[in-house]
Amino acid sequence: MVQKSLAIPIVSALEIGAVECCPSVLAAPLDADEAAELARGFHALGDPVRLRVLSMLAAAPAGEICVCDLVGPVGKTQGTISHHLRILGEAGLVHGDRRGKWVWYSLDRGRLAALKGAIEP
Amino acid sequence: MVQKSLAIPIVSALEIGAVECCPSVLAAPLDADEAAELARGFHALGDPVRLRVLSMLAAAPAGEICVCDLVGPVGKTQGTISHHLRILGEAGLVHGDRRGKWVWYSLDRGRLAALKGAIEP
DNA sequence: TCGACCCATTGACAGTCGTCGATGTTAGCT
DNA sequence: AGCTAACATCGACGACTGTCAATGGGTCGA
Repeated sequence: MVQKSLAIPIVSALEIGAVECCPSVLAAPLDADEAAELARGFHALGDPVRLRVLSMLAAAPAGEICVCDLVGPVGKTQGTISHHLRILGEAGLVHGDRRGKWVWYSLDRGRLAALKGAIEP
Repeated sequence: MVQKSLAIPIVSALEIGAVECCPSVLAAPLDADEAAELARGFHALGDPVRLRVLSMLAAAPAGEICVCDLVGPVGKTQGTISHHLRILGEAGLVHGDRRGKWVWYSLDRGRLAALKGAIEP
């Protein structure tokens, strides 16, 4: 039994070309920084309200929705929706664009794809 | 008796009869139940310690690691590691198998693929 | 200018989370 | 039996989270 000799490979997949692009959970053991970066993204996905917001953004005809159109269907206060949109924005998953009185939010599919890439072989 | 298999069978997502197998964030607006189910999974991924544990399980030569081999590299207490493994287990992402004094944990790649499928087009 | 609307922010609250040290439980060894 | 190693669980602590009501800040039309 070699329970004390678990050798973690020092060579990381990041050393070849794709530096800092997409650390993967399945490629090699993550260091603390890579894990923290990915955890920020998945943490933003770990709330049902935020997932519903993302799904509504993805299904929106024009690809964007203003806050006032999210409050009713989601069933939360306008302040709460705004709070979740801020968390999604800080995680890079959505982007808000002010046009007149409204702020139109759209989904960042590239950021979502990066998170997807972190948990695929 | 558990055999050490390198190739994990890929479960087809198109199984006949599977009702609402994998709700997708990008397909249509999620209802509250679907969102809560997915949020449980992503919440388990939203912690750096758990991500590091998953990455070490994925990179383990035999596909499994006992708890004592996680404590050192991750840098947390044995109780804390055990706590995170329980959360990962409840999310269906890992599975523990007791053999003698040790409990060997392995990654459930099918569950991980289901979460991946929820955030891909 | 004024008021109505959209959105962000604040303050407060209960609940959850991550962490540790300590203790409990199980299995193998002498 | 007693002892030790591996793992789970408990209790406690500070920190963070989700939520609401209330307020503040822009923007537009009348």
